[in-house]
Amino acid sequence: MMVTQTLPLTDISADACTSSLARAAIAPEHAETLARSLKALADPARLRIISIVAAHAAAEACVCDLTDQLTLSQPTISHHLKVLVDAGFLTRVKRGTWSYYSLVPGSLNSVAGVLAAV
Amino acid sequence: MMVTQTLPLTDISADACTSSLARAAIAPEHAETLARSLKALADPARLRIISIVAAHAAAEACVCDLTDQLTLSQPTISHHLKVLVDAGFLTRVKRGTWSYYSLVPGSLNSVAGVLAAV
DNA sequence: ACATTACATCGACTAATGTCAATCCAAGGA
DNA sequence: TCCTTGGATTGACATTAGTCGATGTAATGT
Repeated sequence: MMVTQTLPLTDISADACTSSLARAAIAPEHAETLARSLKALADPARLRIISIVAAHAAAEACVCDLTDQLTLSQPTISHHLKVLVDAGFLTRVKRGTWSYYSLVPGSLNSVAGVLAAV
Repeated sequence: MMVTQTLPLTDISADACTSSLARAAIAPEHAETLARSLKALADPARLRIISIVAAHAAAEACVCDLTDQLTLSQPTISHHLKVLVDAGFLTRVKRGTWSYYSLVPGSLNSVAGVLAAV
């Protein structure tokens, strides 16, 4: 495991229950953090990547699985993967020559949780 | 009521139940649509706007309420409001000189619904 | 040792986005 | 009628983000 996680998701899941977007005016820093997570998700290619990874058996996929299905260059896909890892939605494990990506279990839900609760 | 809604949320809420991000590989156009909605949310100022509007009594707020709390120019706030209206998260009603914004009831939940369900 | 394969990183380019000052456009009130 | 006030639009600008070709790097096979 070599996760490059600087990131917000831990914070989010921590605060998620206390403040749902609609209940009370959100704190500015909280807005900043949530926006960063949403921005990581707000791209068609990255949504498809997440979806493909999640739908894969064992919820794990290598880059080659993605280059097959997405009509994007390999560097571009690598870039999107990095964004998702940095944002805490995916983790990378390297076995042999291959890199396998998988979903971080509660990550999507914690974002969904903040959004919902209206 | 003069909503400028070109937008996606109706589609999303329609498809929301059938395809959750993690169940099966998402359709490319669906990814595009969802990304547009997420992009509208993925900004700290806009998240705060939504939060302020939602927390307001009667879930309605005029622009002046926002210029007070956000340290942004009035044109910038107007811009963000337009983005949120176009994306289907807010509606605008004009009474006299004032514009009142309010949350579109299921809009946040439908996005949250697609994200969750892992 | 060399070639190959799988992926990451770099550099450059273009397109999109957030921001503000200036302007415009109602709607009321003097 | 004119002035003022609340907001929307416009135009310009700086920053960010998505994309790719070229290159780098580590592991595997011959």
